[in-house]
Amino acid sequence: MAYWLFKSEPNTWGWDDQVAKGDAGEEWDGVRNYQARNFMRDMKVGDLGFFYHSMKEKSVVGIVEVIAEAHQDSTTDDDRWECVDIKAVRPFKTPVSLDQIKQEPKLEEMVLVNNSRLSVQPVTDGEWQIVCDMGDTKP
DNA sequence: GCCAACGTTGGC
DNA sequence: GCCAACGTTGGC
Repeated sequence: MAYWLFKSEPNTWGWDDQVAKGDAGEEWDGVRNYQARNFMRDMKVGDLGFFYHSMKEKSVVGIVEVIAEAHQDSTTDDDRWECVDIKAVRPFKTPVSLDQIKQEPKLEEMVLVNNSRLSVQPVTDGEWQIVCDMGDTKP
């Protein structure tokens, strides 16, 4: 079981949009970056991920679950691009901001801190626990 | 709104 | 295959 982080600009696709899809979930399409795609290929059904709002909010706002493994991205015919399907599991009681993450020494290795532009990232077990704690949310 | 960082593209 | 140019992203 692995942990991930999905980043989105709330104006384009936000947590509320994800929640609105319910258990049916939605494909995480539109990724046009090889690193991000490769991480999605590694995902298994049941893996969990953080849902992060970029730009103005810059906060982890909820937890999502992978419900389908990588498949062709339906928004393009280019077979280089694949994506997984995810569904919203539960929101964070308290969103965890990028500032808070940067202030926590144990999280200084997070990809979010070091490579902020990568839109799909791996999260370690330790990081998962810490961020869930900070958000007052069970892992 | 600006700008730095990064990834991708395309000419050579 | 290299590298300059360009476009996009996202923090500030």
